[in-house]
Amino acid sequence: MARVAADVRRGELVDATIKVALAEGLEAATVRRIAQEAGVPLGTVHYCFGSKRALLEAVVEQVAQPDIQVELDAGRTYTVAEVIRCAFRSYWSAAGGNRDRQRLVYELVNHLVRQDDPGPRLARLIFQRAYAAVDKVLADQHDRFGELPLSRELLSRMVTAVTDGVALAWIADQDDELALEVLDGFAAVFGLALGSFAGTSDG
Amino acid sequence: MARVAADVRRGELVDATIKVALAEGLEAATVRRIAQEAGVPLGTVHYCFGSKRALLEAVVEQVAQPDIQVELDAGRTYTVAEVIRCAFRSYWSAAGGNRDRQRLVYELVNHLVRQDDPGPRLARLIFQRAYAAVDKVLADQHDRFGELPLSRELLSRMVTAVTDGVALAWIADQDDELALEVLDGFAAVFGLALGSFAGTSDG
DNA sequence: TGCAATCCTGGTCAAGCGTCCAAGTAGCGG
DNA sequence: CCGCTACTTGGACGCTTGACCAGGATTGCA
Repeated sequence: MARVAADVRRGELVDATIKVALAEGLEAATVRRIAQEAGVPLGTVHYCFGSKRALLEAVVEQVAQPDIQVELDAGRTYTVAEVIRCAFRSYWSAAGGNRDRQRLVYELVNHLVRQDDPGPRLARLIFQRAYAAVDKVLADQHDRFGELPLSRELLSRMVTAVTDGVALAWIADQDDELALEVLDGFAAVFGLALGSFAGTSDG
Repeated sequence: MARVAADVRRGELVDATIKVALAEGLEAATVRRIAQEAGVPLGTVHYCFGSKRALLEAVVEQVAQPDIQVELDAGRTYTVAEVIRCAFRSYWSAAGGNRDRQRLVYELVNHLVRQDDPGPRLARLIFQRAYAAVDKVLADQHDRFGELPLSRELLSRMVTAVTDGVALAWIADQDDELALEVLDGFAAVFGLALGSFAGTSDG
């Protein structure tokens, strides 16, 4: 096999790990399975990462927290609920499948917190990234939302909890339409709650 | 060892499984570990359950979904937000630790859905039970809430998503105060959204 | 007492796991 | 071409896991 620098090979192995874990679960992502997916022998995995644990830690660093795209028509006026709904739907349907990614995240977190350092710290890092992504949307939509009744930090946690909770239910029932319906319900509730203040600031 | 009927022994083994899984995680709940916890030899576990899988399926049947207690002072008037807040706090602090149980539930669900039948069906059963518990509270508080802007079924799913999402964050950060703060935030948001309708019906 | 049913027991087995490693090989620079 | 560094490779190793099982022991009934 053609040689590649270990750094490059590491990236390939991390990608293979994510691919296997997404498709088959973290439990099934054995070193052998990952090696197979990457098309390298077992020893290569161990050459590039001293241990499986190191590989999983690298996976955490690599698993991207995608930005939440909010695509709105420029000439149209949106209510707060509509913006939130758009954000939730965009999140749910994002390319690469955010709900699948969410599931992997859950599995990683649950595994990591029971490990020694830096496991628990990495688990928290995963959540910090999620909060930051939500916070960015809140900041971007500041003009539209105006003064919020709850801190942006708290709202970021709340929104993250929503998407996490909905993704968990999806793990059990695999029902995308139902998930979107629940997210719409949250958009409506958040819209009512936040919109009542946004309306005030617009009035 | 004194003999007990297999049915009784099965109950003991299920209890031992839950105990180990709660304390150490489902991953650590090997047949040997469970046998040790129950104080029986390995073969006894296999005598009572043909396989580990059968044991886990029995665990699902046994893991209770506790009712959500809403304790309100009889002589006092509560807003919708206050009732919801009370329910969330009660849920979080319930004896036996609902957040710990929640974690076990996630582990079971995530494991079961990748198994053959009846795994996926049992995973859905777990969620159905959670929705039913929330629905019961909504029904009990019908006089206070009045007509709701969203169906009770949808609200049940939304509330379950909230508690699930908050419990997930807790797995990573183990911060009870923060979790309660987030739940309070949801109570406020739900209160504002639902209360605007409850206020109408009271007006 | 004898028998049948059922539970208990202390292993054993095969498969799979992560880890380890010695030998081989590729690529680069002198 | 040679030496060195770094990557590749095909195992082997020790341990763990769930499953399996033959024999023993207990209990209840005829």
